[in-house]
Amino acid sequence: MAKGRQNSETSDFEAVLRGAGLRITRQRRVILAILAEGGDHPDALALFRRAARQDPTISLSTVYRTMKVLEEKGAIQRHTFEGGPARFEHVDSQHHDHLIDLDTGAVIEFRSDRIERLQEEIAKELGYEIVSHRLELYGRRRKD
Amino acid sequence: MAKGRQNSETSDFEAVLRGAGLRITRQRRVILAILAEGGDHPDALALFRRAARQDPTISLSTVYRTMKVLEEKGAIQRHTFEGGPARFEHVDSQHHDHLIDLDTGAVIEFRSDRIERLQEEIAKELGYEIVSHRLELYGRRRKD
DNA sequence: GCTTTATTGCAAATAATTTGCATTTCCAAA
DNA sequence: TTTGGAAATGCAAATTATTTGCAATAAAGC
Repeated sequence: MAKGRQNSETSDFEAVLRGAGLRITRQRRVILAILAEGGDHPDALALFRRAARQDPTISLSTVYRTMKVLEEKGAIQRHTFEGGPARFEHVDSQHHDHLIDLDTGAVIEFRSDRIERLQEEIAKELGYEIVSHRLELYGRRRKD
Repeated sequence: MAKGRQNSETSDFEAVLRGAGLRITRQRRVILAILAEGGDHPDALALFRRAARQDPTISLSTVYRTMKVLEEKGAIQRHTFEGGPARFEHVDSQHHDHLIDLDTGAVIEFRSDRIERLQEEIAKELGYEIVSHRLELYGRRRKD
């Protein structure tokens, strides 16, 4: 594990932007702060609504544009779970996969080195090099 | 490899439809025949174009509607790979996952019982019951 | 402070998919 | 084998998620 803290500061994001020669605007700061809190995986609209509470001038386009930039810079990840809009997540911890609660929509993170390794093996056998991958489990709480 | 037949007949589909009290129309027959050939994972538009060659009266809506019905009946699977429209696949063989060639868009099927088992374990640990899941590897051919 | 250029908001455009409705067609029963 | 009623179709318009053009605004280095 390379990172000791569970949720990094907005300044991490700012560093990313600065490093890419991009500007740190008022609206970006607001959006980034929300993402930096972490904890959940909001979609663009949710992000927009939360941001609007802090800065009513913000627009949905800006949210989308900011997500695109941050994704390109590798600072966030975009997930498109089944049958829904894209949802975004701050990338600070190590890679993980997701279990989506079908009843609540909640996203639970997990990680399995064994699965990671198996994936590599499989790709290799097929003559491929993995660029990215996604593993999503959709399920419901077992009430037994 | 655990697959016995490589492509089932259209009549399998017809059985599904009949069994559900649904009608077998000219356009459905055409669409189903295309899917039954198997071999690839066409999206709605591709399906529509191929179908239109055999029956020019067919409409894109009908393709979408047919996909929805068949999906509900469990006769096909809908995949939404990263950044693209949904693609459909005839369900005749056993479950498998997908490796998407990022350069060609080709879809390679694979399956790993070990991964399947690990997924179950993980869900159980988290207190969940898996309803469905998806595992997709995105990669490029290794040219070493 | 001033200037340059990235960024913004807004509205309009796109892409994928769904839906309302009038019309056609399937198919089971007569 | 005709027929009646429900299911399915085609078309166009509606939705949903996201992107884009453009004129106005605002960061940031000087």
